[in-house]
Amino acid sequence: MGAGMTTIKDVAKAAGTSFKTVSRVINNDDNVTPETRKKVQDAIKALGYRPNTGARMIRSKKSGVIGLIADQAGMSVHSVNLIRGAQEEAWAQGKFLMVINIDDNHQNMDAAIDKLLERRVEGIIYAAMYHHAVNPSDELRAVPLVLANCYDERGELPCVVPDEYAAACDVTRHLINTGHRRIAYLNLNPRIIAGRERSRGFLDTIHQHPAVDGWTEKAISGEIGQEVSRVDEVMSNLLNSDRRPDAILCGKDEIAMSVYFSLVEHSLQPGHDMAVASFDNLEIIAESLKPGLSTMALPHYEMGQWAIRHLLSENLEISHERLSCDFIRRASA
Amino acid sequence: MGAGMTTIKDVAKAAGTSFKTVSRVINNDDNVTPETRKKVQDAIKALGYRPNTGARMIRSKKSGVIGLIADQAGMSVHSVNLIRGAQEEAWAQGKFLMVINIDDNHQNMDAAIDKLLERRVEGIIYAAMYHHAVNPSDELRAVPLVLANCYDERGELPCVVPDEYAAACDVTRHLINTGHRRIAYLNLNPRIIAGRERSRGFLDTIHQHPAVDGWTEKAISGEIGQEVSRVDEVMSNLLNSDRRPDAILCGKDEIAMSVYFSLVEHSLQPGHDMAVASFDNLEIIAESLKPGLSTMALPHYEMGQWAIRHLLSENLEISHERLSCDFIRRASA
DNA sequence: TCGAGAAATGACAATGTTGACATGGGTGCG
DNA sequence: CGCACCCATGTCAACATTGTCATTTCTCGA
Repeated sequence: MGAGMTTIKDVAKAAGTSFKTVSRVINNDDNVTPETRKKVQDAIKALGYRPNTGARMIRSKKSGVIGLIADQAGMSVHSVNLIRGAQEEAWAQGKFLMVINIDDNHQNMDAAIDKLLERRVEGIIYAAMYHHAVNPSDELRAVPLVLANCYDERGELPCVVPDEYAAACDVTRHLINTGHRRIAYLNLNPRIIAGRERSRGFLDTIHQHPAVDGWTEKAISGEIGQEVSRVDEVMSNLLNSDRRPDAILCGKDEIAMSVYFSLVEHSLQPGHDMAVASFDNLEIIAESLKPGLSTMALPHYEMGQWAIRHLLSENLEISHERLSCDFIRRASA
Repeated sequence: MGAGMTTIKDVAKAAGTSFKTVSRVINNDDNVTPETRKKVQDAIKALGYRPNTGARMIRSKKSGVIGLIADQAGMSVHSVNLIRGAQEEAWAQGKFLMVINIDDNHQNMDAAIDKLLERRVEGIIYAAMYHHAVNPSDELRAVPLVLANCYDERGELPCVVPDEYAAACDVTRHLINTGHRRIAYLNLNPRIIAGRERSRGFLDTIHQHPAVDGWTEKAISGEIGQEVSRVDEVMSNLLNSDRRPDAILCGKDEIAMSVYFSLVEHSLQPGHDMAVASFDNLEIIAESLKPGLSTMALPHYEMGQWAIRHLLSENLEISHERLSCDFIRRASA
């Protein structure tokens, strides 16, 4: 390697052709005799030749690489699937995904963008850990840019986000359709979009069903990043009141887990004595709980996939795509 | 972009120097007058020039890229930190990490290796999701290779793994030192290394303390990938027997979560009426449980870091590194 | 058998950069 | 004053490949 890496010319010599013919073979050009092709392929295999991507890049002006900038805990449990979706879709389209993680304070952001642009990425996906508004630096716009799990305030960039509102409507409807008439929603911090949209969808759906009583409870207090759970307190109030609900919808799976504990402490069996449903489908929680937690899966994988597709479709329309969420029904509701 | 990407020559023209001088500036070569340097840097900024990595690669024969192959759920919640550790260390050393995920049946493995080698990666890290033996294909050995969270059966490759045995000794010792005398260990599937090593460390430590009674319970049944939890049954037996333990050590955090539920069902308070400790430190579980779960954190981040360092140190010794685990003490033990 | 047209192959320039080496102008020292 | 030397800068080849266009070889119909 290094010094003695075999080149297209070595292969040509071994195969007894011009190096241009070798180039044709590795690029699947039609105009090559089957015998010539065979000879060349044999030589390639014998010498262990691999095309040099760097040289290819210069001539063809295509890097075959797409950059993905994952903000903060982009590698968190919440959004690994976004990266996976992007990676698999890119791979399927013959592209390579380069992932860069940005730390909390975004101090390596500019350096990251520089590195990606130096490598002549054909597009960039900016993926956020949780659904929120962002304001991407102008540097980023040097190549096609798609936002995933976030959107820009000015509405100038294509983006793909989960349809939180519809998800909340769906899960609420499910609780109603399975016979529940008193539903408490344990909301997230309303400062985050998911908090606002989920409670809006919940309440709108409740209001469409006059026979159903539904209300929201503040289950999280404190600032983002400094949040404190109020679930135990809320649950204890709910269970001891004369307005005891028959179903509890949780803003996220961690809340559902606390709810399970509260129920068990009160000798109630989740899913039997009280329906529990939730959002996020963190499998490690949803599948470990007994009974399994029925929860709305966020379309992380699909967002990654969509972002790549949009980028490669060269569709320059600025679309603001909302992807629907899947309800994963287990036994809790 | 594409057609009109500015090159080193454009910069040279704008700065009124030869393009070689521009090359010197972007490579931080000493022999450039401050004024010349300034002129060039201004031109670079004005034109938005970025060096073309492809061209650099050809001449310098260095790609600046390290490949990381993450097996299966390498992107799982368990080992994202390994990737993060590798990424940050690579970044700190001026290298770029390219991550490829291999699917369950490894069918895209060869293609993945090809892609990495075509890009002339300077080394490859093979990272496994869970600690086990692997048998890397010879293709991989074309460049320096380091195994992370796994080891090769033949012992021919450098690797870095968690010191499961020492971790088990440490946590057991902690339980003993905090006054517990009857300790049950709820073991993992003994087919996996963590299962064997953790129970070995537990039992060895117990045997060093004649005053302490300790034993293992089979908490998981079934094959890898098809595992069934026996925790409820085991716990119910333990809590109803006259040999009730005063501390429970769990093979992993998911087991600890089930243990919490069993305790609460029996009106016992985890951490108060019964100590609970565990392995893995899945924060989403360990921090959501009340009280917080005391658990041994696996050195995923450090393994990623070590792998990069070893690769870049050009230390060709085949070391088999065991990294120690950190005990994260919360309130459960 | 010949010629036309298509198919296969080759020669050579071009890509954007760095390495090796050359040049020119200033500085220090005898 | 002249010579040697160093530093700044420049010239040109080399890198591994693809694009363009030219050349050779083959095929088929008259």
